[in-house]
Amino acid sequence: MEHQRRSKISDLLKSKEYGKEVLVKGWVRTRRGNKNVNFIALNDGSVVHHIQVVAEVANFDENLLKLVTTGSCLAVKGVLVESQGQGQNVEIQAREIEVYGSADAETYPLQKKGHTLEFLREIAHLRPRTNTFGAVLRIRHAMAYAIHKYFNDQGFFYIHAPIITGSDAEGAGAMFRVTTLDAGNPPRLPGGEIDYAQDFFGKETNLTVSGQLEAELAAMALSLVYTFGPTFRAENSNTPRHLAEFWMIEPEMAFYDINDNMDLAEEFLKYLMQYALDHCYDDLEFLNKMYDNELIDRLKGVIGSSFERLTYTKAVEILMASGQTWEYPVSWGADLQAEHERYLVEKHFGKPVILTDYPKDIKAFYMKQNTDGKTVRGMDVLFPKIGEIIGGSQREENLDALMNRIHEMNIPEKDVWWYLDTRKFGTTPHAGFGLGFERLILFVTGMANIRDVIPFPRTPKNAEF
RNA sequence: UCCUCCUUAGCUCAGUUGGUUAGAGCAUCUGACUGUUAAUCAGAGGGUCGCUAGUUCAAGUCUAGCAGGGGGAGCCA
Repeated sequence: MEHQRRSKISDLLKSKEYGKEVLVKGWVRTRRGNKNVNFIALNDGSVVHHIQVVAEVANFDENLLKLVTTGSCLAVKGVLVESQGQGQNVEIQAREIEVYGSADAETYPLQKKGHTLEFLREIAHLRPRTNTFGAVLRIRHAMAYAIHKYFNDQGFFYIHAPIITGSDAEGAGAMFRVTTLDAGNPPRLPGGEIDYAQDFFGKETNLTVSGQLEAELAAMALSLVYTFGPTFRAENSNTPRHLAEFWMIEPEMAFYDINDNMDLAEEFLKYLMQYALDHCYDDLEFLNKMYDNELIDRLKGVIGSSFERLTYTKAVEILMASGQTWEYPVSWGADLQAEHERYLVEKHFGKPVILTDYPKDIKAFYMKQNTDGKTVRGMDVLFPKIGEIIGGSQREENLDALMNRIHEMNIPEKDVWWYLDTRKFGTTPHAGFGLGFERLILFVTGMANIRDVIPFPRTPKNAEF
């Protein structure tokens, strides 16, 4: 039966070519029936829905049908017909069934009944075969594609930032060391310290925590650029919003100020929400029904809203005047806590919020300093349910001002000489932001735990698979 | 890392003031059933109660430590 072309189930479910001979291949979700007829729900991952294969028992070897278990993989040749039963429009009257691989029913861990997400995490190698993870992975793909499409259409260039970095200057968190030295017996200097001169790169190296500094270098030549790659944080964070390995999108734009930056962030996010609604509606509907009844409304809400923009100082005033009691007190100069951000987004404004002009002492060295001497042109985009989805800023383009901050924050100049060169040679105002890809997927899928929106999550004490 | 909760059959969970042989639903297996929709009906098999110590005549149940997991917090994206 190999000469015929395989039809995707997504296409067949939309087809009206009744009577046509078709070939489908996929994995069995359930088989049920009686001594006369079997119904096989087959899924090939092209769409969340299954196609129903109808097998008249008399037409098949009994031993063959026994191999058609939940989880087994089949090729089915048959005729596409209008369904006689309720629940589906089309089905396949099977003529030939080939079992590529059966799945032992006693030991196959996935049942046709639902499983908890916690259990599925323990079998992450098989969970793509569930409706939930099929939907999440298709949406994840669509968002990755939409990100590239958006930036490409806007004239941005995709920059590949290095994954191994010799700089520790991003200050974005603890790093994973990269080394080829023998951990049990590293070469040592006379004083006892490890001699990294003998390491692969001749110096200490780590996995990147951000591609931003490299993106800035490229923006100083190509004007509009973005990175989209994996980043790594060795923080001992055990929350439903953190991963040790995650993907980040970091656009960087020459000639943009903080307002241009906010405009881009807002338009970009709305584009992605709209793309999901336009291209992943079946999957969103499934997730909306199974996990989060407000998912689709929330996505539409973001698209239809105008993000509230206000300064950190104004936000502090609102919080102090709110009459709320806080676990962490609000005061100018302290970073806002999750409870404060949630109040602003979910209670006070009821829509996404962009906060700007934070105290310089709670933000990174590269942010553009305001003339008040106290604040910097940082911006955080806060979303309902997940909090900070984007963090960005206009960058400090003035060499002297940047040098001052580097000295104040004790960043070794020798580690960032190449970054400083951009301010020495042809500097210009520029801005950018970082979007955590998995945080975006959390929001778009309505899933509650970030471990369920990446195929193989890396978290403290867990690097299985 | 801090606070808190959880860990009993393949999965989801009951399990009384500590007391004989640890239960249910689903799944699996066997059988029944002429089109099912997480099919239905009948029967059967399936357990080192997370691990290690301790208290006790007796521990799934009480205590401590450890491990793993969930939720909240911090760090952040």
